[in-house]
Amino acid sequence: MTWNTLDAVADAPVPDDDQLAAMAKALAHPTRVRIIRVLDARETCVTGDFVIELGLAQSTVSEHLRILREAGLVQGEIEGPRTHYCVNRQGLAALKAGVAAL
Amino acid sequence: MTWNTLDAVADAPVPDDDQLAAMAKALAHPTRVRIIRVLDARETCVTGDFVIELGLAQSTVSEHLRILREAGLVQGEIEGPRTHYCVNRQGLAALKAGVAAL
DNA sequence: TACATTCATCGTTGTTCGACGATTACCGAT
DNA sequence: ATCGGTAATCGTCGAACAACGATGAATGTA
Repeated sequence: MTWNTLDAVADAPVPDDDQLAAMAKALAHPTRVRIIRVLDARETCVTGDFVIELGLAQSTVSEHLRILREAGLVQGEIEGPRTHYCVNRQGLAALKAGVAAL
Repeated sequence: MTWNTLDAVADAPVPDDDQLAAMAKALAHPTRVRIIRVLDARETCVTGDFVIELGLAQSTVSEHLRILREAGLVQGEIEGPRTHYCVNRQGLAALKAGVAAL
């Protein structure tokens, strides 16, 4: 099972003001930038990996992941008792396109 | 007279997590995205122009401009009784570089 | 079946944001 | 010296955010 992301960002290469602001907001926290970076380096991570790596409470990490997920920057897939996360290439591309267009 | 921006972003082409998060935060509001876009189209604007264009209170606009200024994305220069704003190319470039590097 | 793991969600608390009106500061002209 | 226009700053208030512990659902194992 995979979570749904904002449809709008999923297939819109160039986001409008609201969408770009929303994605920027998702990135507007050092921890979440860090998550993206870690994810990019490691290809895929389980929630618990981030908890160790970041030194934050499990619920806090889960919350950050939710925010990134709902912004369409990250994708989570439940596998057994744990959840594997990876970068949402589409969403990240949309963000890059949006920022680059400024 | 010109305002000071965060020195760090002024001469750092590739921002670290905190800096990138800070810049993303500055962009994390539709109004501020809009301001950047308007500024890019018109080259330079006075505060009052934004007040009309955005339909927000003068103090609100001034606040958004302050946030963009302190993030190093925009530059303000007082000329007589009014303030001219323009895009801070360095800061914006840093943001673009940071996002592109994700 | 019972138990341990893993993680999302809920409820709480303190902090920060967003918008506004009012105030203050600064200039240019009268 | 005073007045009108322009814009930053201050104070307030409600909304949203960040972090956490506790709870609960799902899965895999003894």
